[in-house]
Amino acid sequence: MSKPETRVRIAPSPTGDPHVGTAYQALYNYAFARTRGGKFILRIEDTDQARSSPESERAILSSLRWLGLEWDEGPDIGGPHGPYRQSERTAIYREHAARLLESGHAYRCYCTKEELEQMRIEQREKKLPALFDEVCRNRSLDESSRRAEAGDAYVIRMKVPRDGVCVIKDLLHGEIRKDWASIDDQIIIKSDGFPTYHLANVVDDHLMGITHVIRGEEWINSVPKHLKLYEDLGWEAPVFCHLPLLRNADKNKSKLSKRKNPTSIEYYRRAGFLPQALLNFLGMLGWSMPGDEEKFTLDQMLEHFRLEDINLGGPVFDVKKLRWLNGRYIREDHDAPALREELFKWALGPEMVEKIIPLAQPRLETLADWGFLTAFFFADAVPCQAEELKLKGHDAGEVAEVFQFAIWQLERQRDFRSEAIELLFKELAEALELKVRVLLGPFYVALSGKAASTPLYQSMEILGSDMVRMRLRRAIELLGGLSSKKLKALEKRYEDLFGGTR
RNA sequence: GGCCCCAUAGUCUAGCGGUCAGGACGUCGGCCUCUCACGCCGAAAUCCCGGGUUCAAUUCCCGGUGGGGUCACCA
Repeated sequence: MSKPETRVRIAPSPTGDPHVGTAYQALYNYAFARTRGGKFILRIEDTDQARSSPESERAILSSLRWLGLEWDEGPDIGGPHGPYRQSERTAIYREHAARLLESGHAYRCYCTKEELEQMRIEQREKKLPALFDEVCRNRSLDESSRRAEAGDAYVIRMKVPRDGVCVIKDLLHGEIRKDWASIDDQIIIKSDGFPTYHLANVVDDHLMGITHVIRGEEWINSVPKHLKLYEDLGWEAPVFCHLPLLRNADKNKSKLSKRKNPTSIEYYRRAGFLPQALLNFLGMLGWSMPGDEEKFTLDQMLEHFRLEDINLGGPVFDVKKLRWLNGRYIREDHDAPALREELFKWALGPEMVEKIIPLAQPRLETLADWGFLTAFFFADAVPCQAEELKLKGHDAGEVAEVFQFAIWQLERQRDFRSEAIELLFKELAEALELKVRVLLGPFYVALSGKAASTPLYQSMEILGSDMVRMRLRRAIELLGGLSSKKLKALEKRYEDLFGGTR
């Protein structure tokens, strides 16, 4: 009997910028599949209706493709196990949830958020580990169905064993034991009818024939739930393998986060990093090429890659070393024509220059003025004096807060055309009770390094969302940064001013 | 805080019972040179701590400490 084909997947959630952590997981999944002659599948986990967006999905696909990680099946190219977008598979999940309901492995829960909150507080006081609602859990299916028909809102929860130990087998970690009592009756279908990650993930992995689940360590604690779901559905579970999480370069090496490090692949692209270099760099975090050479191509990596060789310590994403590696690619792998081509692809091409010309022209007295006027479009960090980041009547800390508001606004701004940005700043000015022209002052400095520059909104459009936010974040740091305490208060104020969740 | 995972220089790593603990980034010094960068040479810097096991532990086991993750109608 031949072994079944190896099938792995990367399953990003399109809720924001394409994250380097996603690329990291993708690389190792890809390498594992390729070294075993298997398939690498891309699946979009967009079951969070509120946060998912098509723009984010597009950005993720384009970023992964830019890196050279081609998938064999995915939402854009299809495949034999489609659709590959979870929002298009809701009927499948509902059907499986119904099966679990009927077999008694799941139940409808009619508790409100407030009731659960109250229950949680009491349980914490009593030092009970997990959250269970006995009433809902023990209600008969008949009665629960009657209430559902009467129109009562509910979610569906899985029934998790109350005692015993769950043994997780992990390819890298070996056996991990976890008490069932520490695991709660996870919601598998939300009140909007959409599944949560846990259900959708298990159903899809099974239906798509996934043999190995290679993903971030953050998932280890929920493996028991997944194992139970496989069992209840009568399926064989795939092999699990949890990889370390990328870390910030801060004191504690916390999980890589955009507050402390650029995390968007788009940022690295815009900042002039080459895809080969970024991929190579990710490949040397956690894994190392035999021998002394640290520069290697994807193909070279494939020749030596073994999943078992991955180092379990969470690696710090050290941009300094990435810069060094990138420099080697520029110097060693490009002759002048090739480098010219890279530069054109990056920002010196006609497309970019044509966008800048109308902004620059009114401000040019000589052609040579072009250089200093437009330099900031072709840069990563911009030289910027803290003293220049001034806002009339506000101190440095307050300017930093304004920048932070703008970052949050821009984060949820999917349409990054200048008109949309203009609207956004008008809103911001109004909320802060400032004149727009006054508000904009420090933004010119943060983004271009100078108080006088090309028009802000259009310049921002050209710089792109990721670069703009990065420069604003740098400006905040320059102003002394925002403490997490301050940030928390700020967040609250932001919600009061602009409403909604970020 | 409960539970889970992890632990070689500041950082990424090699090592898989006996090594002067190897390489790379970064740092410092020197050479090259019209400057800088590149390149080259060199230096400082590491096995978290404490118990075992063993003739011998960085390596195996246990405990501690430290760090991370997770405890959502987010993934």
